[in-house]
Amino acid sequence: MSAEETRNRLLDTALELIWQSNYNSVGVNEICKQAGVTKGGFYHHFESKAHLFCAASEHYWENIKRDLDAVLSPVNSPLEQLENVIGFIFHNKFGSPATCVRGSPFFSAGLQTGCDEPMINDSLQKMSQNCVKYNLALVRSLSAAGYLEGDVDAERVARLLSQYVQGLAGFARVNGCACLETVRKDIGEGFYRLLGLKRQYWFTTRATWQMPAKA
Amino acid sequence: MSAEETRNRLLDTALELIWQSNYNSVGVNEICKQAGVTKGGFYHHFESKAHLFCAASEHYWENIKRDLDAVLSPVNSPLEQLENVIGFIFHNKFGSPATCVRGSPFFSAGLQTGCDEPMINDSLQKMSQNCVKYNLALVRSLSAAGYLEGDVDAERVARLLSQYVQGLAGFARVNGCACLETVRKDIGEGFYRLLGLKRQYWFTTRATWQMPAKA
DNA sequence: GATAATACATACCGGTCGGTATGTTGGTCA
DNA sequence: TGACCAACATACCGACCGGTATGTATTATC
Repeated sequence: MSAEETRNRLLDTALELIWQSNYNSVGVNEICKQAGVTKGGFYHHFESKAHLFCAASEHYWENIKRDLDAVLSPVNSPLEQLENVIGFIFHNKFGSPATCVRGSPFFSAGLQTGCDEPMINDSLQKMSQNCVKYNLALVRSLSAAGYLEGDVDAERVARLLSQYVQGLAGFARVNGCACLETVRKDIGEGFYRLLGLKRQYWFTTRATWQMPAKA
Repeated sequence: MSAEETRNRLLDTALELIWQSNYNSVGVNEICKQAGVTKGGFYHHFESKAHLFCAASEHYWENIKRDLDAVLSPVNSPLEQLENVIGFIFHNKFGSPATCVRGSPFFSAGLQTGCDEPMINDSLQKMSQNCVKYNLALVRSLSAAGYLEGDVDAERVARLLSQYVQGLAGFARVNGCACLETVRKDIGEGFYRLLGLKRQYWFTTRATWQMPAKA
């Protein structure tokens, strides 16, 4: 196993475990065991658990970013972009019902760490701002095409969307897998309402986002 | 100090500390120290840390409940109810900027505990359902009075509001005190949009919720 | 083929955590 | 007034956690 591969396995494993549980209760030992790496290997690649988390976040964001760029590509109409984003958010990489909302690890970690670890907080804040930025692009795209009601403070609406998605992650987790189908439908209506999408465009495109094949 | 008082001090202290930080990183020792109670006292009143948290949640909810009942009292018009709820949610009991959203301890704990502690999860799920129930009352009240656009699936909208509030808590915490004023305004617009409140009623009442005097 | 740096592996450490065992005290009631 | 019990206080435990010290293969460099 190459050094690069070892590092990536640690990143992926950490994210998966934290996704399924949470930052605090996932220990370094557990990450190592699951990744098939020893503690020496771990601390060879990462200064600390916090450093690993930050690296994993950025690693994960790079993936998300690529997909979002594809979703928001100008080849898609604004309505398709919207539907794809909704589908994308719901997409559940790890198959765990309690974590159906993409980005859940960031959102949960934000509430977990509190004010304890400034390093992680900074990292999460950056992620949060990144999410808002992409939402902003979506809002502007829809607004410019005249799909939205009334005046639109695009920055605010983008923030509202981010806040809503964060809440979804928590809600879905607390309420367990029983609410999965419900939440799936909630996302759509939540987005439509927060955006102020004109009623005639609700549920019109039915695009369903597909995870692009990995390189 | 009476037994009842000791118990209440533990409940209040636990909630405050967890509110400011989070469930995992607040230890029993810290709670005891802050409350001026020894560990013996703690385990005399509570079986475990998890039991304390659940009791504290219920204790806290009883307070919230009283206030919400007042806010949603029929003596207030539906629009006043709405504005009061918005003000109520933002109200910051402990003065910590990162936790301006009332209910934050529940929301954060929900993401913290993951699937580890079923007991806490159950408690949080109940809280979540309670919140939805109160939102439902608000939605119905507004809907019946004709303030909302289009068809209203009241249950869904109530859920959307709960999800949004949960997200706000996380967003505010991650983004720190710098975003406090912004978030304050976001709440209002988020509620208006999720409810589908008719535009002519936006920002009309300007009611500001006041914490009722304690008995 | 010698040297050195990389990439781990193993064993271990100090500290903290939730929880417990046991001692003490003040009020209650017979 | 003495038995009794709730309501604590103190001391302590084993488990676990993040992190480190040190040893050992493997690979690159000259």
